[in-house]
Amino acid sequence: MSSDIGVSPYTRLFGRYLREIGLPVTQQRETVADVVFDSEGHLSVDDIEQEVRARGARIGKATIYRTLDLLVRSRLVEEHDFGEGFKRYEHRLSRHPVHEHLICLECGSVAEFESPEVFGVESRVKAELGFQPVRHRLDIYGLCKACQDAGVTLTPEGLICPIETV
Amino acid sequence: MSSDIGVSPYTRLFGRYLREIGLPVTQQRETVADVVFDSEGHLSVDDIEQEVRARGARIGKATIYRTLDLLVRSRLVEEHDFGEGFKRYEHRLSRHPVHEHLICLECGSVAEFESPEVFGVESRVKAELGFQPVRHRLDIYGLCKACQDAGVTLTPEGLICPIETV
DNA sequence: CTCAGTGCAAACCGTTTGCAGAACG
DNA sequence: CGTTCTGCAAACGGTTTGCACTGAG
Repeated sequence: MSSDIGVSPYTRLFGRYLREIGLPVTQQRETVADVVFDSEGHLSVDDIEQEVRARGARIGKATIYRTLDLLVRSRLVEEHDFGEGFKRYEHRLSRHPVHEHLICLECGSVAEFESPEVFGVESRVKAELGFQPVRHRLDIYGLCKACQDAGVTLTPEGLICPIETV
Repeated sequence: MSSDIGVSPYTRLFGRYLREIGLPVTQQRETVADVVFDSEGHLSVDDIEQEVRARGARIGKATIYRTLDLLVRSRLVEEHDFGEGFKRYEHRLSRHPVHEHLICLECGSVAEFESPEVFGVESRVKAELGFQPVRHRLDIYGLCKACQDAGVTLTPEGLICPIETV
């Protein structure tokens, strides 16, 4: 069926993409898309499954994975791996479609920022190294403001100055 | 036993680290370390296991994983995830201990380059956002020179201009 | 009716862990 | 000699896949 009533404009965009490539626009696909587009965060599959449930739907994990794959292929959604052992998903339709990430090593929070500098880096590697950039990822790991204010300090592990061979 | 004969200077540095934290310097640990330090590439665990075999040793995967964990903790080795479904390891004792990566979407090759610009970005997020950077990762995905010369072009998939709601 | 989508459960695969036996110090 | 490591194999956990069933047109 898919009444399209209540689905976000972004989800309609996704529906357009599906029709474009000849795939059915199903209720499950619209629900998953809605959940992703309604959130401004970086969602894990579990987050998505939970929110789907909260909305009264019951969609299998396999379908969620398959739908996320379609969303990523449509380029409406980006897949991230912050080294947690699972992926996170974020739609690209916010005010800042291309942005970088600040990941707190203490609390795991993820903040976003824009870095025009990186585009300079991209044109430099193209000019100097002949590498043709398509997309990039800049993740900065460290301590967020809140954790610093809470007095957290990171204990440096490992060799202090590894760059010297005795 | 561990004769230390033939082990690279970097491996001796690793041995020093192990003793520092009160852990035994075993033959297996030295062999794994040697393999990693002898390579300038980005090695998968399979790569390492294969090279260990090629050197006539037979070390279980579990031990390789456990040793890599120690190497990473010592900060002599860095762990990377280029989205291939497994990790890669690279020692930090080359001429350019901190560098970024260019990953070819066609052939999967990984090249390195230095980006002083990123340090400017780090101090900017610190000054403007109060985020205290510890380390970063800048990966640029695209087409390497060789693949471009071979005539490869990436077929853009998905919606051309997703940033507009119908 | 037909065909793709869905859900379940099993498979997958890189990585981790438990444990008996071997090695280090 | 006690402690830690090693190797094997089983466990783990996120993700993918096979397949019978359901639903849309």
